[in-house]
Amino acid sequence: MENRDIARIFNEIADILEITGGNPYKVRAYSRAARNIEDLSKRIEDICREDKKALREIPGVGEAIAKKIEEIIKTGKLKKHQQLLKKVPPELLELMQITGIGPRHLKLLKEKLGVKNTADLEIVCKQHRVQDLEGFGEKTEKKILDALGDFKHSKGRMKLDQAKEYATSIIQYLKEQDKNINTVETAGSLRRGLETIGDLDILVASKDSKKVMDSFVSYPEVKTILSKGNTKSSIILKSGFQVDLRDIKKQKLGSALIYFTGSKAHNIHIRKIAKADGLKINEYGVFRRKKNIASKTEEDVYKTVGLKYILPELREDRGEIEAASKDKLPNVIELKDIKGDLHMHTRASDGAHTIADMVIAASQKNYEYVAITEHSKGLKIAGGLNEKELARHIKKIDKEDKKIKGIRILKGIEVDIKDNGKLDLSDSILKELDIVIAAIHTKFNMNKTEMTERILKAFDNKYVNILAHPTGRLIGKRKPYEIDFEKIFKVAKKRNIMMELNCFPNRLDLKDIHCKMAKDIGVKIIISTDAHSKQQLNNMEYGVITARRGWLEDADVLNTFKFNKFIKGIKRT
DNA sequence: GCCGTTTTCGGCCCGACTGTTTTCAGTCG
Repeated sequence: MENRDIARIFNEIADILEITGGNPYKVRAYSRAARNIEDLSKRIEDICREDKKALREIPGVGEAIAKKIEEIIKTGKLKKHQQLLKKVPPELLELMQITGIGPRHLKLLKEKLGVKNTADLEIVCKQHRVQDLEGFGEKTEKKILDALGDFKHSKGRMKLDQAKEYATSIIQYLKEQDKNINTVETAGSLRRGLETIGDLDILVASKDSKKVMDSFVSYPEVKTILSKGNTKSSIILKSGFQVDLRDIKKQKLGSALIYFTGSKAHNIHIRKIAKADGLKINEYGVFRRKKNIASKTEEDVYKTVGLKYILPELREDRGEIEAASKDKLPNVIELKDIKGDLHMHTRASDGAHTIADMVIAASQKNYEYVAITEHSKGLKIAGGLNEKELARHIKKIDKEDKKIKGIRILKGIEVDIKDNGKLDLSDSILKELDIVIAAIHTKFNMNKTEMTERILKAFDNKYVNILAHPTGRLIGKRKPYEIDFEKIFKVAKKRNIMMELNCFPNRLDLKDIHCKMAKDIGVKIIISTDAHSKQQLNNMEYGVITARRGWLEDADVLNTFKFNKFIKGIKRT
């Protein structure tokens, strides 16, 4: 039983209680517990086995929920959950995802019209039976029907790079429409650098709020206008994604940015602290009674509640508020700290460019070193190299290294870890290389024990330096394979093997919480683009933002080290 | 259901927009 499965059970309990009119604070308690369980870097099953009392140390987990967790781990399910599901089955719960339908509406739809799923809902809307319900009307009925269509065609969440593109285009458009706009900022999960983004939040400080709202809703890519007001409007793009725009006064930018950047849990936590001091925080500022005492910058707002400035990437209520109050926030890495990119492909396997193309592009980023790392022979579809081909490639790399000045080129490989944990190339050629990255590209469906053993077996090879994309996930496409992170990290630390943080926007692997876990155990991370073209070297920014979300500092990331220190640091033990 | 340098009981974050209303509930973020 994984943490996310346990979290799902509590989330469903929260939803059902909300629909059935349970105590709203109880609802909140369940969803808070669920969120904190999902965020844990340690498996809850392990925590429970070692010391049951430790469950209570998880924020939001008290006596009752701790008992329920024990029951889930012991029996694989929860009686209370099963009973509640009889009242509100999962396909009815799903309707809560539809924009405009909340617990109240759903309750009425179920009780008065017997709606059980999306199909039922569509029928009763088309029969115009919804508009007669108390509190509903013609417009609401039409809205639900439209939202139902959007829901069915919804594309889920955007990847980080995609979200950034959409946001950049909209911002550029808004600035072209109104030259008097002072400031345009992205907020929300995009600013926090989440791996996927549900919708975009944009803040503007304009002189003419009507004008900016008008131009926003007439953006050419708009499919539906959800709402339009003086200070706030929401639209759905043709691509299916929602964008919210807020117009705010420039002198209130700080409090607005905090409010709209979130996360929700982070904001609730700081408002709670404020309240304990007799203060109130909203998007317009910090208030003592009616007096606005801070709003202009984010620093000002944090200061009023006794906190140091907290970077957006850290705002998840995962301990950053406690750290800020003690001035113990991490000094997280920045893009400019990266001194080399150690995972990239060229035409020799499945890349688009030559060695020289890649290296020159990398040197324009002021890197001190790069590694060229093709695939190995087992990965035929990607043009993997065998021992003979790799030997020739090594010579080519050496030649380019002599030719291209100002940057060091390391000879590397991304060698496949076979099903049995052995590597796909012989030691006699691996020993000729500066960097060996081991990776799994086949047979993803092994169970957790088998997969962990497979990786640990690969670590037995004394030439392995880095484990690439450690969980193999492709966001929205392929689940991560299950591995025992703690075991792998501990062995890796002992043998001085690094974990990769792969920068591909659909990988971002390791993910943020696992970066933090690696840091706590003491394993070093290497942030690499895995670029298959010159342009993809730019993906470094997505890896760095993920590393920041994982609280990583320069000392935790080996490729922030200068060349000599890096070479010493990568030596196997 | 959780939680406590005010509290082991009584609180629990805050505001905009919409639609259906005659003053506000529901939804959303």
